[in-house]
Amino acid sequence: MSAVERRSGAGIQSAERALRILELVGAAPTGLTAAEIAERLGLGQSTTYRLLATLQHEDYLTRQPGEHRYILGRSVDELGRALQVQLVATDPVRAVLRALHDAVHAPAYLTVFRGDDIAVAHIADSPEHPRIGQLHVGFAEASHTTAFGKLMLASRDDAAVARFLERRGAARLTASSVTDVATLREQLDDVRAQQLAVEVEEYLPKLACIAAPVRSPAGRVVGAVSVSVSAKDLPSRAWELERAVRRGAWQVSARVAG
Amino acid sequence: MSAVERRSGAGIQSAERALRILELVGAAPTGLTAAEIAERLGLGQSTTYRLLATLQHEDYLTRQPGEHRYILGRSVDELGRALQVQLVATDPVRAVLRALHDAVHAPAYLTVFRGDDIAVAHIADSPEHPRIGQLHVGFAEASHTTAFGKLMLASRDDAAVARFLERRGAARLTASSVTDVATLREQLDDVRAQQLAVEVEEYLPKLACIAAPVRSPAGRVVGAVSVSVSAKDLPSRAWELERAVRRGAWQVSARVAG
DNA sequence: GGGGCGTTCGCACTATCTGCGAAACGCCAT
DNA sequence: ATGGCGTTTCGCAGATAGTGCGAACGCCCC
Repeated sequence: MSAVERRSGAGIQSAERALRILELVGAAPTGLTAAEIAERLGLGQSTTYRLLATLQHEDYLTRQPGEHRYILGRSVDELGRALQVQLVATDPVRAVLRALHDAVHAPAYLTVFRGDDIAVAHIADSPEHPRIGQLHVGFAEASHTTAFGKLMLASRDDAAVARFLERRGAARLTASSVTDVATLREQLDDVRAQQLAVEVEEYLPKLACIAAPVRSPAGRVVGAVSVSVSAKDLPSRAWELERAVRRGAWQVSARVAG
Repeated sequence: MSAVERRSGAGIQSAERALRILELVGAAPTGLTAAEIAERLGLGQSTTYRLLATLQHEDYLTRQPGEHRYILGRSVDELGRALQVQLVATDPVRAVLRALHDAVHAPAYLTVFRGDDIAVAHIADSPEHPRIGQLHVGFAEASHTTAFGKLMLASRDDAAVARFLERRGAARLTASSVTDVATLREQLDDVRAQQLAVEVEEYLPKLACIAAPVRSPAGRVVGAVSVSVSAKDLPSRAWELERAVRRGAWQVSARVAG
């Protein structure tokens, strides 16, 4: 009996399947038909149609009139926006970022831990000094290549860092990206020493970034304040930028009390 | 028997419950504890914990270390972004919007049908002429108050419009918003006559918007091209803007072959 | 050392979900 | 009209997967 290994381990099967359908449909630029979904998930058609009906009923999936393929629906958008709302910073904190942006004439970022991940909570930029293209409010990617990512990783111990890299990988984004774990560890150690992280062209060519820690009253690193500038400007402005992000991070720390 | 009315009708119960949990957590700015979720959904704790474990395992939910409340996780962000990707327009279409923006010095929008809903697929704006604040790429809201919404609703018959309003409501956003169904019907009829929709301060105070239809080769209205300007500029620029959006819509129509 | 949560575990029950097959539907081309 | 093909719905019987309850466990705070 039960020669077949018990499934994944945790979950409510139907819930997992529903989520998997959403992911599948999301990954298909033009959506998928019921048959395609059934096949890729190895489900019977009856089951598939019932799941699809549920997801459609709840507005997580829709179809174009006349079309047979399912696409992501309104509820997905609403959930995504709800996440953004959960991330927004308070007014005083936003004001700090704004002031930092004005002071150094560069886009300023606030990042925070969210679960075991790192998320961008706020960006203060302007038409003259726009945010880095790929960067958005939401979960951060490639944290091993960003200044705020390094800074926040440095606040966790080696085991936690290892787990993080295992989950998220360490992709090479540019020629300078550090993908070697040993090298990254050394960098993190230096970050711990300086309480500051600097990154040059590791995330995007021609860009550099500098980050300082936001701390809870208890002293735990709970986030980072960072700014990005063009890589060629960094050498001449390093000292000034360091002062500015340290000050910004300190001010944010003072305003996140509870 | 079965004195209790059969549940909602369609769905896979567990899938529905999982989605409901996500919505609940999304609606709570600081997340919810397991107990709160169990109570609000009327579920046993065992069931609740199992569902939560599943959602957490799939990264739809997370918790801050040490915290007991669940918050939305990374997968939600990824799904939301997948939706945006599904919406992006092709290069030639984006170029049309860009040209329209440059020609009239105002933000230009492309909206499309998505299922039974209306979605904003692309926005061409600039620092000098920024998009309307509330408007984002994703599903549109309050389509009874926007020019593109009116235009696209006008392409559907009375029954479809009625269904739409029943689902989405007809909220009053400003003093000028049309919330009366009869009045809206008249407006839509005029839109059908003109093949053009205009809206003044119905969606946001001090703003006006003008929209023209994008058609499939078969002639069906599949979307809208629109621009927004300050309400006080509209009278003097109406003629020019009408020409521009009609031209833009026509050009988009020619580039969406299919 | 004693509450008060929050979380996990075990178990027995059955409602819920599943798969299969067949039938209804809609569409297209012949 | 007619026949075929792909899609979608329906019914049914079986049993898996999901459920609730109760209790045990672990933890923090009082």
